[in-house]
Amino acid sequence: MPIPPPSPPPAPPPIRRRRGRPATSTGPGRDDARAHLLDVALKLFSEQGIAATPLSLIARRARVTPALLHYYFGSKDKLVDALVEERLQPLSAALGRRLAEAGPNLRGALEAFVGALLELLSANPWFPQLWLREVLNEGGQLRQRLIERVAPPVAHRVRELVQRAQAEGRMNPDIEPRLLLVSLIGLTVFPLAAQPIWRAIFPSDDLTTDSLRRHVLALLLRGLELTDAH
Amino acid sequence: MPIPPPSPPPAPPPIRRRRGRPATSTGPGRDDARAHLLDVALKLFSEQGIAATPLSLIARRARVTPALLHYYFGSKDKLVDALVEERLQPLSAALGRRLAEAGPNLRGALEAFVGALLELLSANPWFPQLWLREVLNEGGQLRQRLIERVAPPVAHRVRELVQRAQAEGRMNPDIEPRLLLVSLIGLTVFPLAAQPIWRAIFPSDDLTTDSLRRHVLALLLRGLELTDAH
DNA sequence: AATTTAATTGACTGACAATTTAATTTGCAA
DNA sequence: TTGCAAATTAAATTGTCAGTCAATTAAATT
Repeated sequence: MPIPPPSPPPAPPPIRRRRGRPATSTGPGRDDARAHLLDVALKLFSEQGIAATPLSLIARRARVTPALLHYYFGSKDKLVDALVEERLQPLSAALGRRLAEAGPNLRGALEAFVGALLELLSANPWFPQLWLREVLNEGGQLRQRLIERVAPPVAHRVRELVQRAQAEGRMNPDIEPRLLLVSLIGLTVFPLAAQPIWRAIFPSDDLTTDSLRRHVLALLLRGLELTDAH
Repeated sequence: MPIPPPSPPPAPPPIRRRRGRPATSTGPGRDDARAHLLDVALKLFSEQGIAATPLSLIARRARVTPALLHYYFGSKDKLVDALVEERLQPLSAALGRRLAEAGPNLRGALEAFVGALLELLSANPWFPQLWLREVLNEGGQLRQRLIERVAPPVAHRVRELVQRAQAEGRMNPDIEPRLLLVSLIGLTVFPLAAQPIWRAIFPSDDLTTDSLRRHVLALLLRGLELTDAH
């Protein structure tokens, strides 16, 4: 028996608006149509993937016609460009800066960074999904920029910090300096993107972003602290 | 200047084969057409995503017509089913067995499990990409199957193991039992999927899957072992 | 040999998505 | 007030994709 399709967001009833420029009403969301379209697109893209989201769906959700999307953005590709440029990049860049600021006190820096990261991500719930998809996607818009601009300084900074700490005997020497950043992301961005899944498997309310923060910091700072059974 | 689109896999020139059942040639790949189609589909799906890969592309790559895909699989959905059934399930079943074998010695079990996981993943490089792409997003074809079948037993087993170990004082009590599996995946599957990225940033050969294994185990078993600067 | 079964393509269909064009309506500046 | 620019839709266009079907060729079976 085929698995019932996980019913994609139900389409709101089609609305009728008269042709032509609408009277300037001060209804909510009506003030900046373009920004509103970006919001709606961002939400749907992160939920269903870019390719799987037709412009017509975005349009319906925003109570406009697909033609308006073309009026504002020119094409679907350019809509994605605009999203990356105007929504993803700033956050991604902010994150990079946060890491680059890491002071000499590694423990404090780590706590601050993980905290800030998780805060930022849960304030922008669409970010992890879209970021992962765009970055991991061979043809992804963000990927190029990440590889060329954002990641290298951060990655090298982290490597240096780890190397120095190891040289001074202040850090587990088995940690691979070049891999710590990847681990950091895998322990934060990835779990947030996967949140709907583990929420479905452990349906309880007490599994918050804060649990995740404590868990990740515990893992990083002390590991599992395994002791063999007596 | 816009980044040049990292040209998606170039389409091989369309081939001409006579209509009708072909003479049995012993050319490579010609022996089991069905299996070959599965291979090609798997590769493309993991590179571009399932929704973004038209049957016509799979067909062109395999030097056949789309109609043949329907002949063998009936529909695109059923092609995905076949892939899951015949390629993914065996892998995850093998992993599940590995976990089930986990003896009372948690440290050894963890080492064995992470080792087996990484080995499996790097022997099947398409897995991490495909898994992330299709599992992580709402409309993903594999997501339902994972949530309903594969994940729950494993997730609950891991939670139990952690809880028991914590109750007996054999494990860091700050670890959240329900989140350890997610962390485990974030530390293994994600880095492998992101491999092309960190390879681009640290272009050296000595960063192997084995480095990753040691790094991950170090992190899990002992954490960073940070000491503040004196 | 004759007949059935398997494998394969070419041509076709229906749905739907992206994009274009031509109205239409309103705001605003001269 | 008149006229141009902005914002919006309706309708048409074009393209692509999944899926169907009949025709064709070769293999297997009788």
